[in-house]
Amino acid sequence: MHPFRTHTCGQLRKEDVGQNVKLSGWVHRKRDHGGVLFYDLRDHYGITQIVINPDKDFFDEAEHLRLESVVTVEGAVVARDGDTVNPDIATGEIEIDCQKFHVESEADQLPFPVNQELEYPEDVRLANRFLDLRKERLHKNMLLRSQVAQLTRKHMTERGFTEYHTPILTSSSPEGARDYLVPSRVYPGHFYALPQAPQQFKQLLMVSGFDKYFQIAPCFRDEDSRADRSPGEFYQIDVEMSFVTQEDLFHEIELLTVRLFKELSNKEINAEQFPHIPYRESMEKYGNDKPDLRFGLELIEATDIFSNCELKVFKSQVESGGAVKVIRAEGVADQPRKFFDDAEKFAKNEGAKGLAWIALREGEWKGPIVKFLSEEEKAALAERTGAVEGDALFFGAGDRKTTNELLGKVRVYLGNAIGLIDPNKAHFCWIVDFPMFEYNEEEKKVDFSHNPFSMPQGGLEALEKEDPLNILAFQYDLVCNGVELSSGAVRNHRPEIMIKAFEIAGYDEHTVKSKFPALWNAFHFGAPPHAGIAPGFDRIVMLLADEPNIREVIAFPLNQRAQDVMMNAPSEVTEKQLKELHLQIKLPPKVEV
RNA sequence: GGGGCCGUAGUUCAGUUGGUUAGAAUGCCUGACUGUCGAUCAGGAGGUCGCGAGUUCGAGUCUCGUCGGCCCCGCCA
Repeated sequence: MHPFRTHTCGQLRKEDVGQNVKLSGWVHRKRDHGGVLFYDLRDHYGITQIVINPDKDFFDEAEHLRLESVVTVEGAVVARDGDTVNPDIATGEIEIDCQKFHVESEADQLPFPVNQELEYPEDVRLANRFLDLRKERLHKNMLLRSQVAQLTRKHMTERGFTEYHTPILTSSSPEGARDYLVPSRVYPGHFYALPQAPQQFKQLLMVSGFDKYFQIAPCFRDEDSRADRSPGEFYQIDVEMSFVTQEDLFHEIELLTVRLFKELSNKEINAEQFPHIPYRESMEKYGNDKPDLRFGLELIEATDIFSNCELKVFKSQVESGGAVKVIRAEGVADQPRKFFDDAEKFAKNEGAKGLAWIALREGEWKGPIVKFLSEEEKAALAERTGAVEGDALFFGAGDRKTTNELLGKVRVYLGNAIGLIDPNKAHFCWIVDFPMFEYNEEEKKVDFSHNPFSMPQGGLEALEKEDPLNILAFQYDLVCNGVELSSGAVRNHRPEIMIKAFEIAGYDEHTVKSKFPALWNAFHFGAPPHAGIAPGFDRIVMLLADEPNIREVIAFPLNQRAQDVMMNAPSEVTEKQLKELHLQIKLPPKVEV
């Protein structure tokens, strides 16, 4: 017989009754009746009940063994009687009559229980990640993560893509986030950088003639974390294709995304071909470039309605070139006053001066600003918004950009507060037509708004003739449920267009050559038109798993301050290591108290 | 770098206008119990109320500072 097991803890059924079996696993739970002791023995595959009778010489040891100890048991598979069957577990019709019992590894007192899904402080969880990962929630998330990777590889390969590896030790990139640097021993004072993304390598692979690239690629960025942004490192499903249009690429990504969500979740998808929303429309309708399309509450233009309004805050904004926007929330007019006060509190917390509102209730328009509105304005509002008895309107007024962004946040707040957000939906869209350039207020100059490698719409001609701030790029984002899943672009593979684009952003030809020498050179020897995208792998798993925080789908994440409290990283290194790397540590001066 | 919220038993939390010996649940330890499946029952241990200073006759509670955690802004081509 195998020293550890003949079966797993999730395997045995009624048909196995009578067999002598051996199981190994963790003591998940104990029920001690003095005269009989039940163990729930758990492994990766499931839970099986072990029955230990007091005539056994190991009874006392088994009775006092702590939960989460690892044991090996041997005995006969026995059928359970009618009312002792446990329908909640797959092995609930049988149990093991334990004849032999061996403790493989004893557990100390646990920092938190493994057999229940309660909330525990994250620092304690992270310091004991190996225990946390035993729990059902994280264990399931890791399996799901593996399935996402597996299905992605299967699907992409079936679609004719090839997976490549690109370097981890590479050069520091001149744009973007801060790099993680790795000192060179051989070249004193020189550093490698960990890639922020394999951006240039995948484009070079296209120039190398490989046509369809993908990689589940590790990316490293030294930036502060967010709930949906892992500090330090994360993975992207990196994709690049030659001789394709933006639409061709969208089609490929739609196929992959729809398959992942259909096979690995029960979520209702809005469409197999995702709607396209131009960037500017998204900003006007949703107040951001990552709209949650699971609910309405769009921002409605009302600036023109209030051009001559008695309400000074509205009128003055209109006169100074600002905007008034309104959100119609259906059926909330009879919410208590607190609902409206809380919404205003939220808006103020986000930097608004206030949040005007009107409730259409009992045949009247009610709310603090109603008395300033004329009958014509009310009529225009009713027509524009479609508001009827029972609805409420929320107003934002001010500088157009700020107002859109603020009401965008109010929109999501209201969606949550009213309960319009269905977690069982996955609603996707493409945000397209991002501006190529934007005005940098701080430096008083025109800058690239996204990726400098994007192809401007209209090509060289547009760059030469149009106002840079009106030029759009073949730059797009994939958005799901208010989460930016991915960013991509049709690349600029024409050196002369690159030069012109960089010139507009204030860089000369020399800068382009010296900043991106590899791409610059490569594009002079026959470069195919190509386009790509890089969906965030961890974020997809997050959405599929319904997890609010990206750390819940990463086996060993860094904490918010980019530390690994379990492995003690980052940590100091020895003098010898520093010397070999020609490094000297100069700590920042301590702040005097 | 900035803002918000939070720090009370191993853990999750309660703790009144500042007032006697800081509570509950769960976990832990001991004991009882032959059919449970979050077993049950009885008993016990477990706290520098994050840390420091201040106000006060008296601080878990009020004030200031500080440290830590999470969330957000900045940042993320």
